Amino acid sequence: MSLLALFSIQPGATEPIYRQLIELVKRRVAAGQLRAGDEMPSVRELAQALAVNPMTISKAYSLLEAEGVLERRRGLGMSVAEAHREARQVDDRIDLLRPTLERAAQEANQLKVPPAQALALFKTLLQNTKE
Amino acid sequence: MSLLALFSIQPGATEPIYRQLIELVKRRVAAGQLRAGDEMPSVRELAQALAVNPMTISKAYSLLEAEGVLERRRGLGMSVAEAHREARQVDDRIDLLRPTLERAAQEANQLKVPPAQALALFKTLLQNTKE
Amino acid sequence: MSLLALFSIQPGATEPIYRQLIELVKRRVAAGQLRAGDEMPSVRELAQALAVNPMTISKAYSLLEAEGVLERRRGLGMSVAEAHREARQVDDRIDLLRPTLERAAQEANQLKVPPAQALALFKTLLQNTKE
Amino acid sequence: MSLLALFSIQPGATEPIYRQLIELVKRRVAAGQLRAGDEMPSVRELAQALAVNPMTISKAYSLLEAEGVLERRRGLGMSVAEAHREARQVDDRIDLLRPTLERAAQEANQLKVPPAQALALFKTLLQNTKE
DNA sequence: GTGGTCTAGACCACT
DNA sequence: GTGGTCTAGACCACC
Repeated sequence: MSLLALFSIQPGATEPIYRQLIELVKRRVAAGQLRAGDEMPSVRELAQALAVNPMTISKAYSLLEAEGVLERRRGLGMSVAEAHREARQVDDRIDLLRPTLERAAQEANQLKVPPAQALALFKTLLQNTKE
Repeated sequence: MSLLALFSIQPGATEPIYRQLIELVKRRVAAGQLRAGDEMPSVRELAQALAVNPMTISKAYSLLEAEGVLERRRGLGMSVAEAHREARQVDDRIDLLRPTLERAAQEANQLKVPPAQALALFKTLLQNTKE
Repeated sequence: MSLLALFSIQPGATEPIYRQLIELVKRRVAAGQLRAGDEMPSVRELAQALAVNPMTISKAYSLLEAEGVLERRRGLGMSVAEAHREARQVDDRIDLLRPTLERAAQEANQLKVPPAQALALFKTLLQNTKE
Repeated sequence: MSLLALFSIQPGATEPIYRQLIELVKRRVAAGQLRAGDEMPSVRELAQALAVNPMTISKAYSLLEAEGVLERRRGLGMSVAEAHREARQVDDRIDLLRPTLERAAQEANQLKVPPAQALALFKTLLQNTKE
């Protein structure tokens, strides 16, 4: 299975493409699907695969580099940073999940959806949602 | 408790203020805290309460009118549209909650957070999150 | 048939109510359904019949007076002005119709609707449209 | 002939500029002068051509996007929506013409202008009115 | 009093 | 380069 299969974006979403990509890479690293030292696809290659402007990929890579998630190896492209803890503990991964769940909890309360029903829906979605 | 207490925004969030307000009004209507015929706070009043420019409120109101959530009564102000009279059933409210939960489910799966732990966190957040 | 039956407005239209009323009165006068000396309904009466604010009626009456269409008779209410030619000639009435038809012609041309079809539709509407 | 020539407004009209522009764009799309995928002039370019504030153009574009007539391509500009690909049939274009003709028919009847004369005037105007 | 429109200008986000 | 957001303020239209 190609490395490229790890990356996908939703072109129509309101969230900017470069930001979708940043968050996705962080999750792939946190989940261990991208490991320290792994080479990232080249900007040109990923841009073609996702059908977006290469500058958009480049922007995401640069910001990931600034955050210490990726490393730039001169002449060789980008790779997952060695400095990053290799396999994150589950608690760290949960921290990445928390913001979205906090938002969901607030919306559920505002909508006066009973917690039991919100939990039931979430349980179903967890089983049926593709990666 | 004043009507104004139903509306609050997060000035620093990335989501634009007018859009935060639109989504919040929809949830207040869906939850029955705003009912058909209820008068909305005036543009100027709400602008002052939220400490934003009146045009920002006006933009939100206009878009809510275009969506059929609010009605403009010329010279009098905005009110909740009669077309939304039907008290929303819980299933309709759940539909409004679904998109955020779908996103949370996808993120949880990508992060390989075990469903049981994701559910446990969501349960805790539902209890502790203020409206 | 009551005099009030000559007046009706569309509360939901984008055109302001007072302006709808002004144009309607002018057409009623031009068509001879309101004649010089005829008494107009009182502000209060017409406001109740149309379910609008009395100030809206008052504004329309004042503007019609300023244009010389109506006359204010102290203590007696408003009446159709004597100065106005009693039964307008058809050419005068056509002049009142012209602006709307000019707009329709421009729209038809921009939409590239063949003149024959535009005329056919207009012919049908002339037969089926109630006063 | 420049794309800009398709757009013109009447600065003095009572109808707001942004609304004039919205209706005009819809007619240009319906008539096939703007086709799916066509790029719209940039906000700044059109604002300068029409001598209005860029925000006025932006407002029109946003509302046209909300109606599904235009699509926003992030960072690139606005284009005519693909969803409107189907070349409009003449019947669809006639539907856009109908409201103005209905109003004209009602006014003609209220003015007691004989249908033959109203039709004759409309016929003349159709020939002499510029796009 | 109400909301609507438009302007001028700053700043941001995206590609 | 593109459009989006927000502000400050003027002026208008409606009821």
